[in-house]
Amino acid sequence: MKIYEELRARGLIAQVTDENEIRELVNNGKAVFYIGFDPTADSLHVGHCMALCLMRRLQQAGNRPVVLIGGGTGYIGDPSGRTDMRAMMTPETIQHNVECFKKQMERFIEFGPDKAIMVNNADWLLKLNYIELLREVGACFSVNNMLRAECYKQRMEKGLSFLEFNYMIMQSYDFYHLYKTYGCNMQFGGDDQWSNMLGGTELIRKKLGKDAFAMTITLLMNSEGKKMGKTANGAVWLDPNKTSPFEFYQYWRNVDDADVIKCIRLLTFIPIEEIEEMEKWDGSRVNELKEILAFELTALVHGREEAEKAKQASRALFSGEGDDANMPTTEISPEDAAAGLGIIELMKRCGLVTSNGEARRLIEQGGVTLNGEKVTGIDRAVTPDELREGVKIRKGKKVFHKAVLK
RNA sequence: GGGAGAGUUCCCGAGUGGCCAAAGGGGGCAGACUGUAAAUCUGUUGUCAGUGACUUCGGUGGUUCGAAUCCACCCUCUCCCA
Repeated sequence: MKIYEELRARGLIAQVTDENEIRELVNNGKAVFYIGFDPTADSLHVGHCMALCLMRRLQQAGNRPVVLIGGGTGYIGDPSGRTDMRAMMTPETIQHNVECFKKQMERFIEFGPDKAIMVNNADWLLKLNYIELLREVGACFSVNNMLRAECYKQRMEKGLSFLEFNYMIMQSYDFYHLYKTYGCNMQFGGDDQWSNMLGGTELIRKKLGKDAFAMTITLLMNSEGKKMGKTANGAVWLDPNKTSPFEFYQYWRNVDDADVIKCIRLLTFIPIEEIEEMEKWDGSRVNELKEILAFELTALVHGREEAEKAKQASRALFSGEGDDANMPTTEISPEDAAAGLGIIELMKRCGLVTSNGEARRLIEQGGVTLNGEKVTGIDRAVTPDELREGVKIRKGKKVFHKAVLK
């Protein structure tokens, strides 16, 4: 099976401009494709996983990825799928974020001469001269058409600033620029980027009379139609300091039944034949599937070793009170422990609760366990001796934490 | 530039000068039931001490014994006209 067919079979492809041409390019390793990333945070999150996996797949098939950092467009903010304006960022934070991105991407794709390259559109966008730009590309855009685009329609109700309205033009200009500079003939992006991407192919056709192509990736949605990768604590990050491998593993271990196979297809590198086989598995084995999904993804992002640890920790916790080696841990200083630490204070120190009231409530509702024993009163205190051994705190069903003496 | 309206807690959204830490819904958290799933039911959801205190209703001042509520100015947003 060729790469394009594989992408189809996995359900990664949402929309394409010209299926035959794209198949031809991609299958023969002749595509130079770019994907844009907004440097709005200092880490990528699982929402980016699809794009990362896609780049990896295509690079393996001999195509050349171009990672475009939206350092310049970051000054504008994409209005697609947004109800409010983005905050603008300083050049320093953007630079910092870019460096973080690159490190994480290196797990997925290989950078280097003739390999993947990374570019920042600030390098050309910031130099643009307004009048020149208007004359050069402004003439190629029809406001009538732009207003018809779905992403702007939504904003017509709430109001859309001229600044944001120009985002599409900037993104189109990027594609045009990359086409001229690197021979980039294809753009990939989230399905919400479709109209912005078409802007680019149109511009290239009008300015250069050449064909370029666009393809959108399915958005990672759960069965309820919500974007995946968000938890109560915010996004699920790829940076192990922001989301630990264990938490990362647990996120995938806990996906809805209905979404497991879909996620395996979209995000893992398990051969498609095997996945089809899995689909036939008995419903009672759904937990096995979740384990596979969680393991594969954790291995991809954090490495096989970390994935193995997370898996062991997870198994141990949920099938008994065993292994606690990989549990998130908080160290308590001897001075603080000396007089004995109240359970409420301890939970606060461990970041399990944000206020005394919350801790009190949890305990009253019977949601807290200490070393496997239910905590029955708020006056339960932990002695220095207990801390020396390490105490395991369990909040609700799934949140585990360990506290030890420093 | 002219006119009208809006800003309430994580979100949406009620709110009579004192009975407002503020209805209702959503979301979150916990309990029961389960399979570390979904659905359902129950409890809970500003902070600190627990029958009390403190901080909150865009901002700053003011009126009042007392302000989310009234007044002034400012900020932001939406709508209509130009």
